[in-house]
Amino acid sequence: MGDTAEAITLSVVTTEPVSRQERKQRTRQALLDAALDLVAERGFSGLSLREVAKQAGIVPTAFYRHFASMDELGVALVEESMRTLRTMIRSARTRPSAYNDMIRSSVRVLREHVRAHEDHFHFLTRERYGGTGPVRQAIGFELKLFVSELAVDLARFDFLRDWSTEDLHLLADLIVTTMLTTVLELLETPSRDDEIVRTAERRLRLIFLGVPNWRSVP
Amino acid sequence: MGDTAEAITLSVVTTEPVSRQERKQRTRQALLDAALDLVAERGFSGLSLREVAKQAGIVPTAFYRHFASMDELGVALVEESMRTLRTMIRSARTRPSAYNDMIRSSVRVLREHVRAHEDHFHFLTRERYGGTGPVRQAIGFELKLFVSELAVDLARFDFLRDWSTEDLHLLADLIVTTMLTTVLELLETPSRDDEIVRTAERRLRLIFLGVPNWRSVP
DNA sequence: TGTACATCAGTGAACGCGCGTTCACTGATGTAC
DNA sequence: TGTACATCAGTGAACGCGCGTTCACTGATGTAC
Repeated sequence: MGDTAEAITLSVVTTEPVSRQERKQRTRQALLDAALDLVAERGFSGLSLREVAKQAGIVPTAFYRHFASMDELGVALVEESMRTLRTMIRSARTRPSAYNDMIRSSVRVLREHVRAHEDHFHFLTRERYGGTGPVRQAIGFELKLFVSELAVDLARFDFLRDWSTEDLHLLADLIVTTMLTTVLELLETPSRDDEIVRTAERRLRLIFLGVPNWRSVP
Repeated sequence: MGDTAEAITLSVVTTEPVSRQERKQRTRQALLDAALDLVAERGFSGLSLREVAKQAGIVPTAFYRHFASMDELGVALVEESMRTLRTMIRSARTRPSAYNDMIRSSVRVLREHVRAHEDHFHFLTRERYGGTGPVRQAIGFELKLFVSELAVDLARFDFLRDWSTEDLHLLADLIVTTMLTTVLELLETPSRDDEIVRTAERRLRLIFLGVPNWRSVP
């Protein structure tokens, strides 16, 4: 009977086992979430260790149980945000179709993911240009990787079969830049999604219209 | 004799008259230069009033003789940088030619101006996305104005005569975004100007190649 | 031209505050027997 | 299962520091007569 009562109490107070490392992981995530929450207003370089800890519900000194410095937390934030970006890219890639549909579905996927993870995209776009040190570098590196992957994807299309690697890279670069602009517009303007999506589609359409006329002259 | 000696001394010690307001103006400019110098490393929000004053060679409290706050200095910095941007736009505009030459000469003007005023462009591009408050807004506003002006310029070309205002705006938008990307590349990479310029030209060429095929379908 | 007074850019002491970081600690969770 | 000890996430006091801002001041430049 005593045992049963204890078990019930346990299952009520703590719905899960909550091991020590599980708790630690949760606090770590709370720190990441806190930083992501605060970063939108003043940029990552404007955050202080103390306010992030406060927002996460721990004392400043406990911060060091999870990260050696704010910069280390920043890099973790890049990794987390990049995971979101890669998820998006993967779901955009697994929809092969004619290129007009491709533009539509790609932009749609972009909008959905940006809206579902605004904070991640906010962090990435903001720190891409305004950030400093390791955070900025990490983002730049991932974006370049993204461009290269897109170039490979583009090579699969019939109408781009005989394009050189360099030209495909140029096209991919232009597309990614345009997509980034769209992300910034989505983040800056809370409503008017349809309008932004339509403009994004038109931009991409104009870019692809140049493709048949392209001749790679150095 | 005494008068002559005095006059000579004056002309040696102080090469110019240096009125009080002239000195003030110089200190103000020293503050702007100091901020522009420091901002490249850590972004405007990372600057402190004290270090800007120190860099300018005055005591922190004297800062208030020129600006009420760092934000006010920031806005002055936007104005100064925008003056550089407008100068560039004007010199790009006064070279009417065929559109292939136009691409070349525009990109060349861009490179020259970016290299001649790296700090201004650094400030503008960085604060465009990473900045906060009035600084960011001021830059966004000017860029939109720039896009509209470019759209008007584009309308003068024969091959764009029958394009709608909306379509011209789309094209101008795409061009400005591409130019901004080029500015960022120039600032991030100290050497390799020729390569960046070539890529920029190819991007713009690809965009313009789509123009003859464009049909404005909503 | 010379004198007496006004202006005001720049000075230097002082303030209270939030910062990052150190340190010894607490007490719940985990482990060995 | 019960006990004794180890681990370690989180605590709280304390530190020295640079911050923005206030205030009374200094002394060179400017102005009135």
